[in-house]
Amino acid sequence: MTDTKKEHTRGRPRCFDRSAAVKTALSLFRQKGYDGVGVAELSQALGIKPPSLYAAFGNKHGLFVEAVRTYAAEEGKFIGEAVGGANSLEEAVTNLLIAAAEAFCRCKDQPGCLILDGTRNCMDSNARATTEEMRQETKTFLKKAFSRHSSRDTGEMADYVLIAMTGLSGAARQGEKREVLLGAARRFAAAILQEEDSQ
Amino acid sequence: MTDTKKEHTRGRPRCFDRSAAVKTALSLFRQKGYDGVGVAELSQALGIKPPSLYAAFGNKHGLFVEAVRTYAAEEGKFIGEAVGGANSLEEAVTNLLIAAAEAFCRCKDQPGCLILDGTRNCMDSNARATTEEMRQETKTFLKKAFSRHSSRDTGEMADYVLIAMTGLSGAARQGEKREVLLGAARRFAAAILQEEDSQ
DNA sequence: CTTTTTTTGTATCGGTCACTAAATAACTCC
DNA sequence: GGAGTTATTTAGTGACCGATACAAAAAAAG
Repeated sequence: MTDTKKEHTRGRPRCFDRSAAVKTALSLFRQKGYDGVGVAELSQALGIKPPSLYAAFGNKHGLFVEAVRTYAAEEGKFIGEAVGGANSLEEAVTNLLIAAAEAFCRCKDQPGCLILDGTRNCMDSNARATTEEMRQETKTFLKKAFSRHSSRDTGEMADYVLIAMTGLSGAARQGEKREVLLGAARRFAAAILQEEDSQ
Repeated sequence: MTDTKKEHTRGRPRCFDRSAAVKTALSLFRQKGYDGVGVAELSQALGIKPPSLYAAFGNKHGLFVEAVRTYAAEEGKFIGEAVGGANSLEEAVTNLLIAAAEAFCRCKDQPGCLILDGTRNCMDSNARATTEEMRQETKTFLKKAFSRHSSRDTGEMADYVLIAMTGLSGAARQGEKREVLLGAARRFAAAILQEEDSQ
């Protein structure tokens, strides 16, 4: 209602590209997790000094929130695509898990999922809440999407898929190769394919 | 070959129970992960001062190594039991995954698996190497155990089971309830049950 | 121009990290 | 007893953590 985007009417203009800074920060968070990246490291990677970072994003967590939103909007597209283009629950789950396995090992310097693993063992409760909120949103989305294809309890199906994705993300972070992840994803999906009470 | 256990022949005797200290440290590491527990916190929980900890264990990583060994010897027994008592590959996998789901949510204040999640996003490469070494040993053990029941490539089966367990551990750490974990474990096992070329 | 607003860099804050030098305390051996 | 050995404590190291006070710099508004 007030000002969603400051148009910079007066005062010294910002010396760095704000959205590019978010993407750089996102890359670092994906590599090392929230606790693994320091404000000093972030500032240096962004080519600015810590006070500029705090002026632009409030604090480290504020920058993380924007990075997570960018991540969900860009790297998370495969979720909607895999589920939306499916004609059955089994196809949706299969597409999703295979796409997740592919996505989690695409960038080899930052494997796994930021939402599922970016704040694991993290001491900052705000950062954990940020990823957990996104995880719950994903679960809700999957539950609704699955319900288009089935009258079953799609909540437990969403739980299952997210736990499988957690395994794939964790394995990717451990360095497991693409073929191994894909093999596991196919087995995870096969467990659903054999269930026959789909409609 | 030299001295595996110092019998304390001379000098001031230790004022604390060394193996009890390892168990206390293990509990903290399970709760917070390696990076989440500090030497000061460990010392206070053990009722000693940091120099006593360093005198007894060398450094934080030395204490972690002993904690991991204790964990593997006690909390990891279910792996051998689940696999050893099985009469088929399918039964071994099913027993193992269900037992893992139970184990990962048994202690509600320290859910998940120390080996699989204790050093995630950890900055200490030695600590990561310690858990990764244990993970590889487990994979090798499972591969051999599975090969007693199948002529298939049991290496990829061990990979699959470990990735599934990684998902269960991560979900347990996120606070997923026992029933959810057990449901996912049954589905993970069902994917193997349907594969028919077991023997 | 001056005033106002916003961003910038310099320098630093208090706190925590893993770790340790040095002195003392408690034990065995002689 | 004294000598030797080991564990203990006190006190503190330098490095890093997230976050900031302050003033100079750079823009728009009057």
